Parts: sequence; structure tokens; C-alpha cells
Amino acid sequence: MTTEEKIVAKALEMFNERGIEYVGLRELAALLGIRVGNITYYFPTKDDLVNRLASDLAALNAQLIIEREQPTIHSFLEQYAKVFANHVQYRCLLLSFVHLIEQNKSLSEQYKKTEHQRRTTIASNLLSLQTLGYLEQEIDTEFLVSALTLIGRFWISEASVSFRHLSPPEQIRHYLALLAKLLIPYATPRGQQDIEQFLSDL
Amino acid sequence: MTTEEKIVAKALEMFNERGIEYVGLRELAALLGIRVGNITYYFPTKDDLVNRLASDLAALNAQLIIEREQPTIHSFLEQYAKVFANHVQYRCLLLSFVHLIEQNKSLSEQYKKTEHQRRTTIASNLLSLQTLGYLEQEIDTEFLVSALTLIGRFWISEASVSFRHLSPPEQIRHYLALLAKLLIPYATPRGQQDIEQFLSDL
DNA sequence: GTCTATACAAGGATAGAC
DNA sequence: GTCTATCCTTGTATAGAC
Repeated sequence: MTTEEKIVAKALEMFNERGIEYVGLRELAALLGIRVGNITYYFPTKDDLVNRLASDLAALNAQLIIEREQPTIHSFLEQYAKVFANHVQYRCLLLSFVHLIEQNKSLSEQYKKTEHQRRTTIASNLLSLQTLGYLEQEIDTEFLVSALTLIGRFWISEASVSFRHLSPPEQIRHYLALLAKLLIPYATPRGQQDIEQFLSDL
Repeated sequence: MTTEEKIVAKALEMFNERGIEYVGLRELAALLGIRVGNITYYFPTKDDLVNRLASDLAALNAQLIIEREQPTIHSFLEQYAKVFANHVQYRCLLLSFVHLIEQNKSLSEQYKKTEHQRRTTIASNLLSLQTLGYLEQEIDTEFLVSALTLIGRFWISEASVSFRHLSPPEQIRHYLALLAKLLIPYATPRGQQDIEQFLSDL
């Protein structure tokens, strides 16, 4: 493990534990047995370190967004399960999401680039689910995309204030169930069966 | 206007504009034409100042939660419209919600006290709407409370990253519409008419 | 290229003079 | 009630050792 990798790993660990804003570079260096200047050699500013974590998470999620040819509601929700697992691994980023986007120029540009693509990917998935007979024809796609986006982005924030006593897997189950139940009214009988199956697998 | 009131007013203004964590006491004092020590006379720590803003917001919202005898879906959503307007006025608190709860002992205790009551109030409102024939009988109350909570708490965070170009009233309309549409599948025909009315009033 | 030592500006907090 | 002076910590920048 190189020094750089050690820094990234320890930073992620500490940021997740106590929050990005509340872990100082001196503390991080002390835990690693190195000097602050050594961190700034690899990451000139703290933002650069955070950006590294952000691009690591983006890379993980990018692997998942490979569109399937034949999605089912079950596989659609399974995708979210994997995304949520990544979110837990990098929860510090999600918990500081708003501030990071507002204060970190590099991150906000990265966000602008991927955000549109993310929304259209969800929309096209919903369309596929319609044509494949899992979702009703007259659904309000715009509404569902907005709801899925908000829940997908802030579920972990909500969990950290309302369900701090639950383990991460339990938190994930709770919010995956929320997503699944959200879709029920718009699913065809076949789609509803799919959702029931997903819920009982949780 | 007393010095204390001036401090509170200016702090809210600046915190909303740039974020609580990014406005220093020295800058605040300079804008008020006073010295830092004068702020700490009224508010010994920055957290005390934030707590004051939080209790001001809580007081505003408490006025709204007075349960109505005969709620309609329309009046239920109107309640949310007022809450959302308060959120905009105190948006700095909502945007830092997670960190405040995790780092500020006084706030997290205040939260614990009111949170349970908030959830039961929503649940009892939904129950009233059921018995009054606005919502179907077999709804999943737990699901709706969770969804309403998450949206109600983080709509402004989502708006500040996704709809920064919209004015606050437009942002409010967008997320009120989201709430309204969320309820449609669980509403009786009479309730749906109520929702349609609300949406066209927006 | 890798790492250390040190300095600096800005943040919140505190004690005490007036 | 107001302000000055001081302390400690933070992120950042720089000079230089190996």
C-alpha cells in the first residue's frame, strides 16, 4: 500500500466516522504516522482529497449504471441496492453533499456533467419498464424521477438522523422498501408481483 | 431593535446566504459595526446563536401544527406550503440539518423531543383524512409518513443543488406538487378532486 | 520524487478592563 | 453592556532535507 493509498483509505474511514468538516489534517497525519506536509504533497488542499474520494465513488457507481437490455422492476431495484451499498461506503460525501456542491468548484462541475445523464438514465429505465409491461402506460415519469432522485440522494442523511440506531444493512432495507412501495401504484399486476418478490427478498 | 435582535437578524441573513459554517463571527461583527466579544456576550458560542435560530423556526412551525378538527387534503397540503415557506426563511438550518443534529448536543435533544410528536401528528392527520373519506382505507400509513418526512426535510437541499436557478416560490411549488402527486394513488375520488384543485391553485 | 519543519492567516473561545 | 487582548486549532503555503 503506497502512502497515497493509505491517506485515501484512512481519510475515508475518518470522514465517514466523524464528518469531513470535523476531521483535521493534523489528526489524519497523526493517525497515519506521517506529517501534515506529506498529505499536502499528494493532495495540495483538503478539497483535492475529498475530490479523490468523490471520483472513486463516481467510478463505483458508473460500473452499475450500465443499462441492461431487459430490465425488470426487480433488477431496477437491485441496482438501487448496489448504489445504496456504495453510498454507505462513502457516506461522508452524501452527508455533506449540499455543502460540497456549493463550495467545491471541481465537484460542482463534475456534478453538472453527470447529473443530466443520471436523470435521463432513470427516465429511460422507466420507459423500458413501461414497454416491457412492468409499469402502467399513463405514469408521470417526471414525478417518479424527481421522487427517486430525492430519496436516492438523501436517504442516508435521513437515516443518520432518524435511524442512527439501525445498522447500515437495516437502513438500506428500510429505504429500498420505501422505493419499492413508491412504485407499487404505478406498476402493472405483473410489475406488482415483481415488487412483492423484491420486498420479500429484503 | 436591540443589539441581540440585530445579531440574530444579521446572522440569519448571512447564514442563509453563504452557509452557517462559512460565515465567521468576525465578519458578522464587522457587518453589524460591533466587536466579536459583543456577540459572544449575547451568544457565548456560535452554537448558541444557531440554537436561537432553530428555536425561532420551531416556534414558527409549532404555530402551524395546531391540529384542525376537519382536515381536507387541500388543507393538509396548505399546511405544508406554510412549513415550506418557513423552511425558506431559515434555509441555513435545513441545509446543515445533519451536521447540526450530529454536532450540536442541544439541538439533537430538541430534535428528539419534537420528532416523535411530529411523526404522530402526521399519522393522525392521515387517519383523519381516511375517516373523512379523502384517503383510501387500506393505505400504508408508515410508508406515507416516511416519504413525507424525507421529502419535507430535504426538499430544500435538493432544490439548492438541482433547482438553484429557480426562485424560492418556484422551488416551493415544485416540491408541493411532488407531495401532492405522491398522495394521488392513495386518495379517494373525492380526495383526488381535492388534490387536483390544490395543484391547479399552485 | 518523497517527506519534514515551520510560518501564516482565519476560525471560535475566553478572561478581564472599562 | 461593550470592547480589547490573547489562546488554541484549522487549512494552507513555502523552504529545504534526503
